[in-house]
Amino acid sequence: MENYQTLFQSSSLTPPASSHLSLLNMVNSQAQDHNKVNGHSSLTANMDIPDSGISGVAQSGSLTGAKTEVKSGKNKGEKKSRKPRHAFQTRSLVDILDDGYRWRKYGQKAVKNNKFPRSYYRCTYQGCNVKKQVQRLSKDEEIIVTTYEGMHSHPIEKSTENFENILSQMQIYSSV
DNA sequence: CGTTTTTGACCAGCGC
DNA sequence: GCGCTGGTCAAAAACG
Repeated sequence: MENYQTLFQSSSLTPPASSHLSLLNMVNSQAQDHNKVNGHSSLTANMDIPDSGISGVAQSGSLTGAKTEVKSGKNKGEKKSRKPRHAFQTRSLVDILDDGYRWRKYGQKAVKNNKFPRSYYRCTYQGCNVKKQVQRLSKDEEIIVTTYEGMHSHPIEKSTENFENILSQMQIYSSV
């Protein structure tokens, strides 16, 4: 496969946004406290599954297997167990948005609204079943919608030194 | 050799 | 009841 964040500085694609990396860290630590993340950078936008921006992508209801505790279907507006999903709209030409964790692709499906297929990733850490799906809008191929589900409860595999490097890159892009 | 990617099929839920 | 969309699993191949 390709390299990781190393690509960021290697490739001269001039990605406008790479702060995504830091966002993930915050999410990992604070999970639901995504409010502060918002004020971090204007390049990335986080929200709780809005069905207005995404074309029926992250709707509500049947995303994961939740077959055991399936809702009766009667209550459409209120659900007993809500899935903590965070959709990040990242503006980048490359879909290699590595947050420092190891992801294993377990599926790929094409969406009707978009001509681009959606990729499903899963954290390879034992016990950490964090799921993530990446989708790019056919309207704007530079827009990458990454939806994260669950939270990481384990340290990052990558070294802090590496992360520092990432931060450096982030600052550079943030400056623009 | 181990791990991950890839592609197809299968299953579940919802709509009609 | 059937069909559709969406999601996940599984087996094989590719890659390091």
